[in-house]
Amino acid sequence: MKFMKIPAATITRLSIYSRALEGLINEGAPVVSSKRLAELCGVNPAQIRKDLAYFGQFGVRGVGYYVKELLFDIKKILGLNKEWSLAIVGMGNLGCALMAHENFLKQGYRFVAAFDADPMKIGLKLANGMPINAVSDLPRLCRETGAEIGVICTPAAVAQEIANRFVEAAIKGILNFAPTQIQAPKGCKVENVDFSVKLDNLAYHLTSA
Amino acid sequence: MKFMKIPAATITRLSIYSRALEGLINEGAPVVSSKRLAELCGVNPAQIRKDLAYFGQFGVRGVGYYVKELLFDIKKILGLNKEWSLAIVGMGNLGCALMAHENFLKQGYRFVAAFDADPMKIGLKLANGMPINAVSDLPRLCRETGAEIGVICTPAAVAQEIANRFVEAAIKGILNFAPTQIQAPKGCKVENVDFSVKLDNLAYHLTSA
DNA sequence: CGCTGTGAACTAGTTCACAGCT
DNA sequence: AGCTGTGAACTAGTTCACAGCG
Repeated sequence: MKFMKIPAATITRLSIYSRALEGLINEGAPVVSSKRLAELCGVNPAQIRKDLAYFGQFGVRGVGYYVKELLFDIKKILGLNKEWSLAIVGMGNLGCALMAHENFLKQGYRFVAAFDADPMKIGLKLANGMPINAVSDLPRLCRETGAEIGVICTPAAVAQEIANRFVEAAIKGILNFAPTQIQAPKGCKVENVDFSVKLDNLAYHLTSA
Repeated sequence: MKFMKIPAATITRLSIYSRALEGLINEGAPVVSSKRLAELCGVNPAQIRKDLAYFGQFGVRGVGYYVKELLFDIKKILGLNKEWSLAIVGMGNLGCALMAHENFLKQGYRFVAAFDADPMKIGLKLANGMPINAVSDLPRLCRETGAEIGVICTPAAVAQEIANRFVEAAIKGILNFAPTQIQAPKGCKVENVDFSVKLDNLAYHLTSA
């Protein structure tokens, strides 16, 4: 397929497809059609074919997609054929829960440094033996540990400040759990995980519909 | 404004506007223009005016929007002029962290029941004194506590099963933290909070760009 | 004069429908 | 025959540009 700008939603869906494919592997299914995969992911079959078409041809006409191959190809497209190193700031309830969450590791994301602003917490060891560091050490430790993605689990009021530190430390991707909109220069991509927004969406739908 | 279907993205943005407005109240700003609010939220000014126009007229020409009034109106639109009751299933690291997260309460969301499938956990008291209940008690306790929104923090493998229980218990909105696509009948709205998808997005952008 | 409210123009994203392989 | 790959048609969402009002 000739060059074309890839919709952001396509990348999100590829990630969803990859999970469905992992499920299919567990069931031992060797092949899947766009129709079946679409059912599992709650999308239109043509959408799946179109999404994949941005990156090449992965299917066999009259047959479908070989599950293992397709999963491998999607993971490669997403850049998941390597391990990614994460640095996390804000070791409150949520931050600690995320570090302990085994899904991250399973998917190839590894925490390599943890930070907090609270002097009482600095030096404490986390469940996995990793120490909590002062935010002032962030640039140095990010460099030393080779952290590539920054995770922000602080209160909203200081999230922008931490983001700035990450940018200084040459971090190119930020996962923001604080309920605020973060500004970052063009070279740094910010993704927000905002569950209060999602709750508000539910509240709206329960109210009006 | 005459009737029109409201884009899902509009609701999400209203939620973001409300946070920015809370920030402006803290700063003591009485009035805000769509231009200024747009900067704070990282969107186009016309977008804000259009989003609001779906619901009525809230501004003063030549002046802007009165911050407090607009926040009140947006909260009312979203259905946040009441308290919402949440039931949560899966009291692992993440589930416990969410319950302890004070932001929820501040925004008007209150946990009224907690569940887990692990028999070892059932009967244990959480930090706030609330007991962990067996999933078999879910329908009864949801009814008794008046839970309106279900929160799923279980492993992906059982998420659909829990969602089905919520639907049986007449829950009309589900916030799903499990990394899987959940099916629910039309009367039940599902919102997914999928941070591995967000991480995959970052991985993709760091890989290709 | 300045800023909102809004139809019109534009852009992006999704779905259709069928050609093209296997 | 069956399912993918894809241009074309359609739908949705965003931005422009200016009329309308304070």
